[in-house]
Amino acid sequence: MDAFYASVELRRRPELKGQPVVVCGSGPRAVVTTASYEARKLAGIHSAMPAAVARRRLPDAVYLQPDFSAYREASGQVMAILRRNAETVEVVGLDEAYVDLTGIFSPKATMRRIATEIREETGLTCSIGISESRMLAKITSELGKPAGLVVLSREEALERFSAESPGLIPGVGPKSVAKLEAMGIRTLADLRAQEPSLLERSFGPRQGRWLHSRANLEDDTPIVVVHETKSQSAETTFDVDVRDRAELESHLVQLAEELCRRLRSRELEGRTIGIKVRLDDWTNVTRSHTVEGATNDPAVVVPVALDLLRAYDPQRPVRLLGVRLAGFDGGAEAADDESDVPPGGQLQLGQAA
DNA sequence: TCTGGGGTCCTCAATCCC
DNA sequence: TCTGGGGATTGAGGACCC
Repeated sequence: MDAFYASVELRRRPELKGQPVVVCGSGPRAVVTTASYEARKLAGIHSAMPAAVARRRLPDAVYLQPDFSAYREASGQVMAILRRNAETVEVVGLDEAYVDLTGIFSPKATMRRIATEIREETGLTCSIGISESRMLAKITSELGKPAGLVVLSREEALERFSAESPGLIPGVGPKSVAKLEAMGIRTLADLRAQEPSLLERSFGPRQGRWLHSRANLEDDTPIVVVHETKSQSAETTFDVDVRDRAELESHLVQLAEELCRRLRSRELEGRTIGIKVRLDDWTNVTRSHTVEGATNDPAVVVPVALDLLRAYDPQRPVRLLGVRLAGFDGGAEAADDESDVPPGGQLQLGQAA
């Protein structure tokens, strides 16, 4: 979906159309969640940018607090349209999905029709990439933003992207790009030309092979319909770093209770209880403990979380505190339906994002 | 005026069991 | 009894994504 949260906001405030809109929190440490295309063009505002920087660059933009229940609802509308038009739809987050188009007579016409239905029924626009794999569909969908539909074969992509940074590949982030650059590898063509053994030495056998196949734009990741929840967490960044033990503990209790409430509403119970602490110098520390039986009971989770925090005993001011539960009894929520996974071989995929 | 919140997956080490 | 090779599980840390 294109600038999804901002677009949902514009849908209910049409008078803001044409103005730069930035969706972000209001605290001193908030970051930008979504910027409308106007805000992006005018001042280079993008998601994950500190909201304070955005406000400095573009004081006259419209700043809105995120309203996730509205975004969840809009997302549900869009995904329902995808599902009624296609057998195999994998939803990734609120604003992104993959559609398996294997065996569909005219993928392009099908996706064009779906995009039209989304626009007419929700007032929102999406960008679509159609290619031979999940990864290529995703990269291709970026080319059409906003509201475009692009079809690209692997052959065409190899040629078109050979001078691009390896960071173009989803899964290759800033750390990997820097490491590759230090090795003299600056483009996908450079990466493709590497001996797999060299990449395996630097990145480990698995990651090395993965990098090499991705450099050749190869990907056979299947589209899976059901995503099983593996963990759930609640965390908060304080407006001002906290040193006081009692204050930390009281925040931790609240977070644990909030997490348990959400877990109960989804009927999820986990065995591994963990805490996360981010210090003022940005170091992250996690501690966890696995209990005998699965739980979502605050009477169990809260004492374990408190014990973990006391045992760690942070020696610096704390910036962020979080609680996590994992190790759910497999199946309670989402019985994984393997039968919907398409057969291997050449996949034809569309991505609406 | 630095840098959110909710996730997934991977690696590595330690430990336990077969 | 000694030794070693797997798996599985746990725990910590880190990269990455939306």
